[in-house]
Amino acid sequence: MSTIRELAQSLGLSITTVSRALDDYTDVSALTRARVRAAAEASGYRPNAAARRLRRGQTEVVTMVLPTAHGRFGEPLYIELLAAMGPHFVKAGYDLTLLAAPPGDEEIKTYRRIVEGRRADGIIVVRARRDDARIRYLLTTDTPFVVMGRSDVAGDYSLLDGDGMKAFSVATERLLALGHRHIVHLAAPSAFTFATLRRNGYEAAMQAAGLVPHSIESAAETDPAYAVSLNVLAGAHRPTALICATDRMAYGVLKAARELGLSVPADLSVIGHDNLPASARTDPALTTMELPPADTGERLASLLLARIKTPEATPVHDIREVRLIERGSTAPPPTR
Amino acid sequence: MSTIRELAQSLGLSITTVSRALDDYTDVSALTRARVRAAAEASGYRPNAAARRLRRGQTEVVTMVLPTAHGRFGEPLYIELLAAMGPHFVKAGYDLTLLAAPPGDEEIKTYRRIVEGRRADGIIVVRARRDDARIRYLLTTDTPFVVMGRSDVAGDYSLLDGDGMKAFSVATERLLALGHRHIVHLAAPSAFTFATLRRNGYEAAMQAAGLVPHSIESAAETDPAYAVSLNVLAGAHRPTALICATDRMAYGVLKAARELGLSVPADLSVIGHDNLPASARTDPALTTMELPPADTGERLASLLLARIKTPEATPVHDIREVRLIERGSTAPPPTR
DNA sequence: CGGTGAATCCAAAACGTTTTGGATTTTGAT
DNA sequence: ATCAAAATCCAAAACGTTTTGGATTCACCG
Repeated sequence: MSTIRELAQSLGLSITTVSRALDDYTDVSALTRARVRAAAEASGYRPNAAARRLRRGQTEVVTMVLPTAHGRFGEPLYIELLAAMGPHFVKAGYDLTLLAAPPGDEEIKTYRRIVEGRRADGIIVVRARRDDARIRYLLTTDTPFVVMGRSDVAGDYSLLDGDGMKAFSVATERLLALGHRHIVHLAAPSAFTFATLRRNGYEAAMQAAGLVPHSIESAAETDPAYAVSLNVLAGAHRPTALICATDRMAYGVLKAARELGLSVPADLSVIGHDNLPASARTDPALTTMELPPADTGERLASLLLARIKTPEATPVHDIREVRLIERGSTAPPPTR
Repeated sequence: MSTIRELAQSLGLSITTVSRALDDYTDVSALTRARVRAAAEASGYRPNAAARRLRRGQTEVVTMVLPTAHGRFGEPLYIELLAAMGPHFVKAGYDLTLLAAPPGDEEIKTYRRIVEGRRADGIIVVRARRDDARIRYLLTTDTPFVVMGRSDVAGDYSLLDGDGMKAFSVATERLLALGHRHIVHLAAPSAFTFATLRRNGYEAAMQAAGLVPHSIESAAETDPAYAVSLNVLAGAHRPTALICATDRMAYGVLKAARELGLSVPADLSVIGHDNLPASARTDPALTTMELPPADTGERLASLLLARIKTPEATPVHDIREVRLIERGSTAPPPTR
């Protein structure tokens, strides 16, 4: 009993009526609606997805393309996001398809395949870049999409991002409240939008406290941050706290401190950002910040669904509050 | 120029010929094939996915359902797997859709929705359970699927799993080679298939060395393992090495050792399994084992594609070698 | 009793492909 | 020049649904 035709036949009804009964049209009597419902349930009938998609002209699919940079796949954040978004899309009748593509030509081809093959009603773009070819391309099409992160590309689209600026202000203020005065910021390359925002947040808080900010740029990975912080910590005028643009950079700092015989947090406080799973396991556990994935996923889903439903509505920019998670790597500065 | 009809019209050809030209039938002359190709390329034509799926009677979709137990989503392994499988499915013309469901009724409903709505040509079942309702259900349908992990459910299906038994034998032998004699195994609950296999591997290696194995069962999480290992390590006859069924359990051991003032690896060697991202960041970095995700993903994809293509072929059970990753938590035992 | 409106139902078209089963033309051999 | 085979092409059917535009029946009112 797998097609609507068979179901209709077994009930002595027309295909039309069965279809409309299942779709709650006022067109069909309560009695027949009930009969159809029961029969459908009993026989396990479900409309063939391909047929309904063809007829309706929509795919009931949304897609997210994972950027898989240099073999390094898994920002674990993404799977949390996926898991969080999943139920919301299912409830709205959408399937979530997942593609992976390395940044570059291949990536744009992937987006073209989705758009031109009408393979999705909406797209989720993650880890926005300052000059983002994906966003530029999507703006030339009429495919609804939402962006996670901030980009310099202008245009009408919805986006969601953490308020990195405020988060780094708050974290800096927290260090100030603990008594720190000599706080250095380990910044990510300014090619990333988030890097500039976080840096601004830190510097604003320092200036507000009448202190002169000191930011040092490094690649946003463990090893470069390790090398840079080795210098900073071995120097004459050693800071009592280091606030890092990302957790991975903080790992580098932790390593450098250990190597120099500095105790964290007694001699040096360290803060990161992202709350990677590993950050709960470092020694000491890392104080960090995060955009709560469950909320974020839900919000991302609802932003996209809104874009799909009413494309003419003005897009929203949702800058969300970032949570500070205080763990073992922060404490008052050493008394000299 | 978005439908094949328009494309055909613009070329003065029939729909049939255009379709066949694009599909490399020998039916159409090299010249027209080239013309069609060029025109399709120029106009960015792609066949409407829904229409071709309807006509072909296949969805060109495979699905993986993430088990999201108690709010805890992200075994990071899954995103690595997804990223690794992605390109292989795309190359074969399949989209990968992702669903998330908590184990239980909801989970089976999700599977029914996929199967009855003909939403996928194949399904990937991950984290097999001993008595696995998903596998039992799928066996009653004719939907191709592959399983990751081992189950007690009998039947004809392909599966892929790490050779946990051999891995734990090898790891135990490694500890023996380092000079350890008093090695204890922290086992996961025997309700998990993998737990029994790993335990058997450990015990076999011990017996082969003429030693009496000592396994202690604990829930497969950090806190329970912490509590149990606190006892073991504080006891009179302290082992010199602890080999844990999972990394998370090993974290508990590390915590207990730190608390008792034991130095790892000088006083105690610790081994885990899974190679979670956090395991590279613990202090010391954890010696562990893993099923390489890139290979695994590729293999999983090809197993499923084989099932889809030739369902009548006998399914394969692929038990893959697990890699031992030696890091800082293992060393020779203390000399007394 | 005729007519009107509401309540139910349904036949047929349409969505955009792929595939079946020829039809037509060209080629090559005799 | 003729015929068979090969090379090209194409009209129409089919996939399973939703939707359009009525058709039919029934109750009710004047």
